[in-house]
Amino acid sequence: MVTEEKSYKPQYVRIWRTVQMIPLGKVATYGQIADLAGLPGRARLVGKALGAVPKTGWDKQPVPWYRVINAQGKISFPLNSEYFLTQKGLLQEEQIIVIGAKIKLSNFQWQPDLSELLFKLTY
DNA sequence: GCCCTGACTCTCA
DNA sequence: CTGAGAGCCAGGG
Repeated sequence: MVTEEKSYKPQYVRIWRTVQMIPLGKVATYGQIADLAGLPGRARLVGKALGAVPKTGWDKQPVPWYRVINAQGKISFPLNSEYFLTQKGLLQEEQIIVIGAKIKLSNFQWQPDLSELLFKLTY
């Protein structure tokens, strides 16, 4: 099925796959992705993996890195930095409300469906 | 191997 | 709500 996936770090691949499951208009936290990817306690690794997504696109599917924010419900880039503004813009395009750097997790956090997870995450 | 650096998180003040 | 401190762990030098 997927051909050149092996050259990437398996942990990164798991993280990317998990991030691809975040539905449009929703966000997830780094810790949440780490847990779902089977890497509990490694939120920082998630940040690293997202920074390492091949720009050309991986697996011919986009990895919506911008849907991942920190546990405080905020964008993790310095306020008004280039990446910050890019991320904020992309989120707003999906009707996600961002005030300053903050997003209301109670409204926009992804709540994965258990049966969907079991079906897709076959490690 | 040791040391330092994070797109992190939790706890406590 | 904000900030400091400690714990965290993969990567890179």
